[in-house]
Amino acid sequence: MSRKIDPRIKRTKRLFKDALISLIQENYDKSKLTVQTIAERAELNRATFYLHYRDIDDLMEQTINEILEELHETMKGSSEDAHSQKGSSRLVSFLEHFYRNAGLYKVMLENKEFRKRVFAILLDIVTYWSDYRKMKGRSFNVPNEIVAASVLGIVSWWLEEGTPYSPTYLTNFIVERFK
Amino acid sequence: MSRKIDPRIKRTKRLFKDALISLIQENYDKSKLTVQTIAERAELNRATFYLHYRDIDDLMEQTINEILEELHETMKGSSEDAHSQKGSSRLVSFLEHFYRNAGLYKVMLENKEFRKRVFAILLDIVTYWSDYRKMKGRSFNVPNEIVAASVLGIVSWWLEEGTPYSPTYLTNFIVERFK
DNA sequence: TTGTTTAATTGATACCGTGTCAATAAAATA
DNA sequence: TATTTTATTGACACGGTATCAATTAAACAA
Repeated sequence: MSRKIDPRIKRTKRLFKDALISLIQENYDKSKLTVQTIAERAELNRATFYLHYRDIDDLMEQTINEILEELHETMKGSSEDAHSQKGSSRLVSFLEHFYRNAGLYKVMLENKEFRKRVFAILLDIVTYWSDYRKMKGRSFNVPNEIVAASVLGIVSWWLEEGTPYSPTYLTNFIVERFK
Repeated sequence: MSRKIDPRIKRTKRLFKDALISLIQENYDKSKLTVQTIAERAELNRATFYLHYRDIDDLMEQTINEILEELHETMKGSSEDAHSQKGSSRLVSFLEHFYRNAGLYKVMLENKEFRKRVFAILLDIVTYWSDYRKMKGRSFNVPNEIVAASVLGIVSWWLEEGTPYSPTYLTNFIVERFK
């Protein structure tokens, strides 16, 4: 029963994840992404890959988990700051995180599983926001799911277009639509 | 200069497209979709595939074109019917077409190119709708692109959830958000 | 520091899908 | 019916996958 993780494993997994992310951000054709290419980029042996991952989907899944953990961390901070009184403040920090990592998220959002996870986070944000409005007697007149789906659509488009608006400006547009 | 298309070509291409669509609708893992499998399903020889298509993406592209032509045909009809006075009537016939072919569209919308094309159609609908509202002095307060992206997000979610609302009911939700 | 344990590398392997080809069979056309 | 075009067949080289045993390298514990 080893208490600490072998630093070699930690390093290797980090190198593979970084390799995947860098290839994704270069808009490397996803259908042509091979274990070979990833191993080359990571400067590790191809066989080493199989010591840690079943296949590329497995690596992808673990990488997604890591990225979303980071997103959660970012969001956690924002719900404690001064703006947290406004219902839409969490949306701003959500968008800011996407803005900072636009190249990555743009491609990652093509992944169905990733989209589902992001949708769940958005639904959380919308529900929080909805409760805030309910408190003020200004409930949404559509289900939270539809609001969340709508926001996800807008965010996808925003990334696809190269983030043409700032996170706060985009938030205004989104909020505007729910007046 | 042959005036008519050889019926064998027509038949072969139809068989390949039908095979692709049936595999897609069975939710066949897209990353595992091979020319072999498609040819087997079409009950044609694998080499025949290469007489008509460069690769699977090529077949996909041609299939997408065919499906979207059908969508355009459906929409064309609706802009001439009695409801065409209302700005949102085209949206209803759009959603009805998606409702009828939900299994197919649900998966097809994962394709980036397909999504782009559907977005363009939605932008068209929204622009038409927006002009109608402008005429009545009730302009949207957000860019048409954002409205279209929002609707695309809602439609994707709606298909993903197994079309929980009827096309007209969903239209009400969407329209509701722009009062 | 040394011996033990664990991880990474290397070279080999069988397997599967790709894309292309020449030869042949089958169907359409005039 | 003769000619043209399409589809089939079996073969091929190529490249990526997933796994293996043997070896080298790094980490850990005493």
